[in-house]
Amino acid sequence: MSIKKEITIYDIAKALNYSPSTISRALNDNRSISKKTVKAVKAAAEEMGYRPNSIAASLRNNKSNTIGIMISRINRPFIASLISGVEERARKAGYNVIISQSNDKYENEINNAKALYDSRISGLVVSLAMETTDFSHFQQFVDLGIPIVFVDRVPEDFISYRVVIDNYSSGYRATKHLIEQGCKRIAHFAGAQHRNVYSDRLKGYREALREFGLPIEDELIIEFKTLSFEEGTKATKKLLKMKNPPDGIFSSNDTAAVSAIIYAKKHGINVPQDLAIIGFNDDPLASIVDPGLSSVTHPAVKMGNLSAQRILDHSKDNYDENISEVTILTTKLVIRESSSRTGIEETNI
Amino acid sequence: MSIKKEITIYDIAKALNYSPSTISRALNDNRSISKKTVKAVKAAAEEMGYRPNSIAASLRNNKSNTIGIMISRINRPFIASLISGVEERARKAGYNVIISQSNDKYENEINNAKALYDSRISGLVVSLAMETTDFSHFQQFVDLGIPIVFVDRVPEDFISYRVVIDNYSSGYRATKHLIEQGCKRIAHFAGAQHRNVYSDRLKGYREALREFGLPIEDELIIEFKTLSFEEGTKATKKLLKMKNPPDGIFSSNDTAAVSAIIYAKKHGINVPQDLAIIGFNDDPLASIVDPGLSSVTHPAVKMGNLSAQRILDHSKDNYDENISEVTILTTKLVIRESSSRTGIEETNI
DNA sequence: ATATACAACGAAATCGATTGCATGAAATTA
DNA sequence: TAATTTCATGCAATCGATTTCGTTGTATAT
Repeated sequence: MSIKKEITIYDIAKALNYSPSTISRALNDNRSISKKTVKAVKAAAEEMGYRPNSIAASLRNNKSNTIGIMISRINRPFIASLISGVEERARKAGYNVIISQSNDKYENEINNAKALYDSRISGLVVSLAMETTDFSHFQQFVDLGIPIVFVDRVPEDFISYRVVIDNYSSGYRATKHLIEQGCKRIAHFAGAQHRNVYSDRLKGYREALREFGLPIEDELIIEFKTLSFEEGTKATKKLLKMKNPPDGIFSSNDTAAVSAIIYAKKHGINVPQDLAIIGFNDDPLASIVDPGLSSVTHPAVKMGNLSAQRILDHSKDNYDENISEVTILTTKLVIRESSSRTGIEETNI
Repeated sequence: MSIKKEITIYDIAKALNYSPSTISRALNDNRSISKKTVKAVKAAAEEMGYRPNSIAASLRNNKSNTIGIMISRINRPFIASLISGVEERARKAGYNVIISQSNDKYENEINNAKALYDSRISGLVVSLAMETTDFSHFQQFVDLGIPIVFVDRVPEDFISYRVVIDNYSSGYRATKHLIEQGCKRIAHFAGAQHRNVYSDRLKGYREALREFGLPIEDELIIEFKTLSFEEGTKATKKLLKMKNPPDGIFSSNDTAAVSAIIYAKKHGINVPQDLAIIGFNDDPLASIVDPGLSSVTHPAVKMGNLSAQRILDHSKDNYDENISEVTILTTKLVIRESSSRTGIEETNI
């Protein structure tokens, strides 16, 4: 048995002695076709093993029913959950989801944008590559009225939809929490400052220190490149070697925070008594490390759902290209042992 | 400024006073077009902002250059890496990747198969849903000569490509390792036995016990439904309450293994001295938990690369539908403290 | 009985790119 | 010089589904 031929509406038309137009209408429940015919056509389609060719439909309708995703790397808990959320919502609506990874490289992002454009996606969900500072490769989508939803890592001044968390407030609350635990010298593991998520967290950190009358010391603010485990270990080492070491760390991600916990433990420094630590993202490992890492939770799946929804709701007709619609989700502090000098609690300040 | 019109080869044709055929050929470097014309056409295309419509090309060529992926959930370290590997390889070849999640539900898997079929994917990469025991929803792809690559969780008797790890050997080696550490009563956290990955690991476990003259006791083999943290905690509790509790656990995944470590620690049982533990997958948390969890590494990204490669290499012409080609990758034991009664080492038995 | 309305369907164009075949002109060969 | 290639390009069909106009035949209204 060799390769079968695909069944098209023409085959059904021939079998039932109808025109292809009628078959198409019947399959789409067009009411200008009699119920009897609709029933017969659907039965024949089922019987003959017909399956619509959505490529043909896409071409004709100028509508691919596909959402494109551009992210740095799939293999990160937050990103994976985000994609999961987009896929979940999209599929319910009969949309496909195409993914593309930039590996945080600007050049890859440009090429992926081209590839997705060529596929005539109906909408785009983007979390920017670490490197990206120019956004002109997104203009082609705007020109065609294709909605773009920037998520998490967003550009500051590109008119679009945006789905973000309250990074500033989160940074503020995380820092405030450490202060409330009695920390007087709090270090901050910052990310690349041209990315909103990291600069806003730093701003929140600064504001909390200011509000509580603590000095802001530049040597306690370390700007990371990738917030990796290795970078975190190095930074922790440097901090703890200071003659006046910090007694608290607010890290912009969990990986670096965990490295600090592990480094401190190995060097006999008590967490949280000598060094209280709070991370960001609430990755699975936060609840596994010992002591448990306090962190800031991201509603990642929900952010994905909302991003997809934005695209599904987008209408090319009544759409004002001069308006950015921003959805801001609140985060929650999850307090575990790494920052609990007074006992374990869970707050939602 | 309102929505722009898309530029097609017809627009270029009109602008340069050529026919669309010539434009098409020129853009594809067809050598029957003069170099001068090719140059002019490409310049005009660039200048006019032309971008190919791959939907139209797909329809005409009956080739979508798209790989479909069916997995349980994106948000799992192994799966995310697998997808990453597929995407990486596919994109280099100019292919898109569409993802679909089953959430381990058979019904979702069927619907996703339909959606991917309707998109006329060029190939399919599948890791089966936990529930799935019938594979007829994959037959439609086979009928059209569309290659299917089953990865990791594969069907036993469906002719196809397969990319797997040596689960039997891995189970054997993990168990043997525990025996070598002096364990006499080794429990096994098994997964659903209709899934090859879990039944093969159990077989390896049995074989190791047999070979070393240890009795196989059914009460030490616990079949999990999902290998979740909660299930793991429950199982560990049950095991440790036995009057003759085990002194070793080989778990089919890391999550359950970690739950055992944490439960044991909380109840004053020394890991690895009283209870040696080894997991499977080498998830990020394995190196974070304290004591570090020994585990079996999966080359997940590579499995993704190879799966994509299978599809890219697949030719409908010289393809024998009666042959299954199976790629078996070897795993490595990563020995950490959770099973090191004699000191830390890394083996590659 | 005549006009009108409507129900049910068909013909053909369309979406954008590709390609087999045809054509005319230039170049080569006999 | 005539015959034959080769080169560069155009024409028109094709991929499969959708949709705009029609076109029938029958039913309802007046």
